[in-house]
Amino acid sequence: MGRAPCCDKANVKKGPWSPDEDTKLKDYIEKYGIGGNWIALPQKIGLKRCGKSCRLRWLNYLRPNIKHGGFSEEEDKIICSLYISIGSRWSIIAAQLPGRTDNDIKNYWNTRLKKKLLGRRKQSNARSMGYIADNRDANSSEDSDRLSALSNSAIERLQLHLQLQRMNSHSSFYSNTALWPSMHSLHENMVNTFQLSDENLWNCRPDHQVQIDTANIDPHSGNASSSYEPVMTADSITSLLHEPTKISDSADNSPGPQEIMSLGVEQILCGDYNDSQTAGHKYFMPQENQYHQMMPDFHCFRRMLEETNSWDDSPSLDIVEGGGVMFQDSETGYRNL
DNA sequence: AACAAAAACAACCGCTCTCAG
DNA sequence: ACTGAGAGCGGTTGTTTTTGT
Repeated sequence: MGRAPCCDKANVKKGPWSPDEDTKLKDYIEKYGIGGNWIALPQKIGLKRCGKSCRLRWLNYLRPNIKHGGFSEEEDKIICSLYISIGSRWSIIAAQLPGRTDNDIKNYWNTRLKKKLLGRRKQSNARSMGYIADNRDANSSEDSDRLSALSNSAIERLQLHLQLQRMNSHSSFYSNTALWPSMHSLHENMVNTFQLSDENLWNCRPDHQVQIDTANIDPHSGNASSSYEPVMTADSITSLLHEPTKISDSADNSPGPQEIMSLGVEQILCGDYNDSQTAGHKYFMPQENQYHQMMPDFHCFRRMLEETNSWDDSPSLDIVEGGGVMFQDSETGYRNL
């Protein structure tokens, strides 16, 4: 049995709002406020609309100081940076852009910005994606299910990392970094957005003894307050990258497996995800330079998926907000790889 | 000019979270 | 501690506008 509907679906109007409806809603809210109850509001003002619809209309179009269209380059950068950092948390991203709504940014991303960024490399990325698809076909349905756990959003973010890496690593039409978020601004945005400590975020000491108070991010307040407890060794992470892989993409300069392995992975952050979306999960995040090199390599994720096969119960694994790969072990809470 | 396809925009749906009772 | 109503969010769908043929 499902939840009771918030309104009588048969008697509410759907579709575009008329100027008259807009006026009624705007006038009322400006006079009396929403009164803390969106559900009751349409009845009060004689609108045959669902309360949720009224809320959306007000928040996205009628409230003061809303900007529409005409996204600036600076806004593009911020959206891109934050999307790579935290994924599709549109409300958090919108909070960084005064006058913009989550819906607006979401639409802008899906219809324009994403294509602007990812559409340029369809061919080479298609080859990389093909690697995943091929392995889905070749492996068991269980593996296939796990691979499916890599969300579209995560894959997009991987592609963006590829894109940014290429732009930063060689001169080309795409290498005009003024148009794209450099790692510095990305880093800066993460720090600003989540009030992360700059020192703590990237400068985790190689001895893995450092405790970092940055994890528990409240999407509304932006406060971050729990602790990271690094649990991985450099060797354990390097071992993830041990196998040769098929996806070295020399045509577009993405790093091959040997290149990645030669980087070494010395400094890894690990910790709990304590926010409401990811409670109980663990993740690790390579340091900045390794992060850039590792994220584009799907082999890394495949290897980790294989690792999870030996886990009991049903550990989950995903690319996560903030970067890195998240995994869950129902028994111990985390697992050293 | 007419039509189709693609892009852009607006709104809805269903889920989770929060918090008062 | 539990429950349920309302708020908020992100994904998706529907509609309109623009562009290409």
